[in-house]
Amino acid sequence: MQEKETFYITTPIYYPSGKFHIGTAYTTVIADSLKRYKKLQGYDAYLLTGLDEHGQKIETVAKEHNMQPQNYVDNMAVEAKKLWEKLNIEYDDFIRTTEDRHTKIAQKIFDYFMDTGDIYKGEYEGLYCTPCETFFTETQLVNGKCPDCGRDVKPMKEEAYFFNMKKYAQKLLEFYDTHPDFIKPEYRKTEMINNFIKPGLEDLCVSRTSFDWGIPVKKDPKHVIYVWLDALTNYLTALGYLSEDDHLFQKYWPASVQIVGKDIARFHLIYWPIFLIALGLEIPKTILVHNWIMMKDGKMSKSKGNIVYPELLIDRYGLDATKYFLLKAVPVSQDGVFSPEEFVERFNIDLCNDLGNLVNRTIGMINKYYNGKVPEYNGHQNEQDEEIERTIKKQKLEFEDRMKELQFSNALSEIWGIITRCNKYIDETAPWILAKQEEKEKLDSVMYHLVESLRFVAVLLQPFMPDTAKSIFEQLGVENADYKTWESIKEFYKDLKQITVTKTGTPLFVRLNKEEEIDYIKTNMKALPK
RNA sequence: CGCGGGGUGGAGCAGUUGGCAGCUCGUUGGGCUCAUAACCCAAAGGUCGUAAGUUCGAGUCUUACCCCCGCAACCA
Repeated sequence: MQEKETFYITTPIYYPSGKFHIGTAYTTVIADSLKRYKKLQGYDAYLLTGLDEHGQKIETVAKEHNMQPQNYVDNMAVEAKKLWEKLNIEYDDFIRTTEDRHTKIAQKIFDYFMDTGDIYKGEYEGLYCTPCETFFTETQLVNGKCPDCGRDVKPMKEEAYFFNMKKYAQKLLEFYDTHPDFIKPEYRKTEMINNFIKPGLEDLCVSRTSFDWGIPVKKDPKHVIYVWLDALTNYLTALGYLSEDDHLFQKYWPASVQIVGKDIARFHLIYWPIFLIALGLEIPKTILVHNWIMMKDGKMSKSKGNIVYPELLIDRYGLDATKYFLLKAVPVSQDGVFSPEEFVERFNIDLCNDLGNLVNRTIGMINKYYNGKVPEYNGHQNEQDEEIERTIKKQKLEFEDRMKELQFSNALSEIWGIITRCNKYIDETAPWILAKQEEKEKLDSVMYHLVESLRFVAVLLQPFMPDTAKSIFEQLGVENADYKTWESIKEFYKDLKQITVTKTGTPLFVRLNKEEEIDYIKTNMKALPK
């Protein structure tokens, strides 16, 4: 069998210090959509997600719950998996940084860097809050006091290991220069260079002695490995890098697309490639930095009570509608805004009126005029037939371009370009008149073109809204798996003559009462789960 | 102070290499009846943040300035 080209996608490993909100879901949804898309195109796509389970904050939160850190993160891992199941995320592996397969290798990597001299011992200086046992930077302080307890902080030093970033700054810049696709969107690169690299890269602190919840440094166990060297290496350890069985690593590395939020851009765009250079490994092809879902009144935050949890939307409006909104409303390179008004509007207009209604009216007509049997293709009967075919070909190409740029929102718009065109096509050709005047050939053509167009739509929709796509196929009577493939939309004309549509169309989405639903979402956003 | 992003008809946004200013929603008027009070057409509405410059021609390039958002180093 021919080896498929591989495509390794990662999400960040999320930090489980609280309930996962819609932003986390967003990242994972775009990762999942990308995976399904590449799979549809015939790639061997592999999706990794997981949790970053170490650090002081986890230690603290666990204590608040009267739990051991390990028990706490065990619970959170169950929660995360539940949520991904609910979102129907097709992940291939779920890594937790407390797993042996990770800790052992992270230690090995740390040791290796000690041997090569990239890691050296120094002193970490910071502002320390004794009761909280935490270091802060000046910018983290609130009015010069500890942001957690509000008490005074004092400058303190502790022994720590550092990674020699300076040494690699030049190599990193060269890499940026020679790999224009590494950072998307491009302005993030400029940001990194101007803000961090040009002023002089500082060495990164990679160990701590002030808390215990972490991976011990093997050669110096009073230290635990601090954050990024622990967290970033998950992308390697999950594939079995440096373990007895590294066949996945051999197969999938380097990653094709790593998806991260803008909050952790710096770590993935600077430290991560430097670690890889230092390890002598290949650097991922692309790191996609997406922006945030904002609320009308700014960032989501617990104190504002404006956090939206994905369950709220999924339970009431369905998975596909929720995913549609996420993919559509946040344009990746800019912050998107969530508002109940917009959610309901998109639902009613895009999903019910444009798409759902189109499927419904098409099926209605095939039943009415043909007893459900899709007529055979009989060439172009008029200008509109040619026009609609041109549109579909064009939209599909645009769609591919948008996907290449990882612009999910725009990619969906291209699919909707077909849907809109179909609605217009019906009005232009007025099948009810053709039926009355018994212009059978023309009517045959219109119905054929509609069904075939909808088949295109369903194929393209599969990576993003699999359930909806499935329902469209079912209602159209498309059963043959060959009619659902990427291959099958290379050409417009599939022979549809054996196909019978369903007797009565089932609405894909039922229109919402705008006021009621806006109210519902608002109310339930405030009623925060603990 | 610095850096990045944004400033386009009522709202939300597209505008790649400079060439009559577009899309979605909303508003107004009309059409249609296959369909989920859905769909289609038309109209109104913009001095494209401000000022100057380059050009035959700039939303698109240059310069200065104004406003909003973010970043500013170890915070997942």
